[in-house]
Amino acid sequence: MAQLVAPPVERRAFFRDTEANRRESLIAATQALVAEGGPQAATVRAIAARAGVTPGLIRHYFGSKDELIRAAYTMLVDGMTDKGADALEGVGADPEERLAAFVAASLRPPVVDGRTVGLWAGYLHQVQQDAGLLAQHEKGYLRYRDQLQALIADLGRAEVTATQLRQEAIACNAILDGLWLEGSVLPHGFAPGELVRIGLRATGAILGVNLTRHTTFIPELYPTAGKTET
Amino acid sequence: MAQLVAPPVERRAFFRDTEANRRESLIAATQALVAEGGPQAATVRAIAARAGVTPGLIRHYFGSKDELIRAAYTMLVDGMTDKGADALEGVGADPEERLAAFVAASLRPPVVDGRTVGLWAGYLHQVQQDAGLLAQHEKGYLRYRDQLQALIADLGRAEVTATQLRQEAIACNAILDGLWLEGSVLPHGFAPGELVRIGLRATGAILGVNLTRHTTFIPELYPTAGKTET
DNA sequence: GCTGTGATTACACACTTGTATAACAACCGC
DNA sequence: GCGGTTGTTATACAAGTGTGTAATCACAGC
Repeated sequence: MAQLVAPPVERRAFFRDTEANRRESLIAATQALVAEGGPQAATVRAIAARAGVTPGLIRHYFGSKDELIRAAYTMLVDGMTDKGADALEGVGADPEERLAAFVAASLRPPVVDGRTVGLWAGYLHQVQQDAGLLAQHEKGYLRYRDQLQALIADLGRAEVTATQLRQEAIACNAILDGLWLEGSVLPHGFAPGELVRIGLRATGAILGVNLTRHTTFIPELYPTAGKTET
Repeated sequence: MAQLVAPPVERRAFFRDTEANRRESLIAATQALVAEGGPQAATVRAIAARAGVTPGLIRHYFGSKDELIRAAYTMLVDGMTDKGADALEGVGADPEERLAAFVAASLRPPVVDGRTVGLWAGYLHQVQQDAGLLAQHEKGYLRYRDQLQALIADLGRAEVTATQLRQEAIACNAILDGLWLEGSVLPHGFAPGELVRIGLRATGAILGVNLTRHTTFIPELYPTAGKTET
């Protein structure tokens, strides 16, 4: 039998990249897959393909797939809490206005987004079973709530006990979480800007202040005004 | 070589059960597994083992694994909305009291529970991608919110527009969802009964009524009173 | 220019997954 | 009693999973 010539198996182009870039792209690929199809979609092969590398690299940079998952979750938690602080960037010193900006930012894309809530839900089980991840989750949650509580405390209302302040922060945080959840899962269930309006009114009612005056943060109310400042 | 005698492979005990029982136990096993370890833990073999049958049965009663998953989700949605109505069982006719009972029931076990939220999160991706499941989710969500809205409307406050009523229902629902989420994931983060207290106070503030008087529904406040009626 | 050395790829392996199919056991009508 | 029907089990199979290991490539130091 004639000896068959081995077909020229095209080897993937070799490209050397920095460790930071590789880790980042692998984590990004993991996030995208978990957000879209849950943890079951984030296989080593799918992750590698999305990141443009071969599966071996994930074990080279992260000891195992679990470690990559854990790193990705850490990245997610850190990113979500940072968004709260980002919303206060460039906002004036008026306490009510700052609180309104914080609330509004939490009820708009990219926070309110089907992929984000999918990502969050995808990690939930791992969080519940891994003590380390649970600690990270709690830290992130408390940091976010503390930001909110600080804004509430700055309102300068009289006669507010520590317990009351804590409970108000928990309640307002719950409103944001609940609206975030529903708005993300059922995006077409609410009119544009409706979530922000409801959030401002509800938190205002709980705290006894009027936040609905600060509608500057509802871009949907100003469809033509694309620029806030230039 | 001496012929080895085949070891007596013990065949699983044959037990014939009703179709209803089989479907129910298979669904229950699916729920338990999804709640604990996510969809990835709900394999056909694990489900069958949990239900005390062999994997073949799942394909006999449900055409495929996906169909079982879908049936299980339907079961979950129906069960969750029913719990709201159950809470109003045996409560008096006072509108405020009925609303308070509804709120309290939503912020206590078995609704507030790590497994329940895990179950909910486990289905999220399938819900987002399957149009049929998404419709079921929306139906269940709206049914629950409508129950809440009806209770709010019954309060008999003056001058309430339809839009305002809708927004109040969304806001109150969001509070319940948010507290449910946080209380379920971080059970030790809140004192017993604290979620109920916060929920009653916050919804009351939004609606302009005082619900905190109706503390009958906080069993943690009556540690020794194990019986409600006999 | 040569030689390590480490990043990157390719391949192999044992295991699990969902599904298909055949064997088996109990109940039904007659 | 007895064959047929159907619920139930057992086994087989192809595809996909994470992981281990060897081969390859590019670059740095001398």
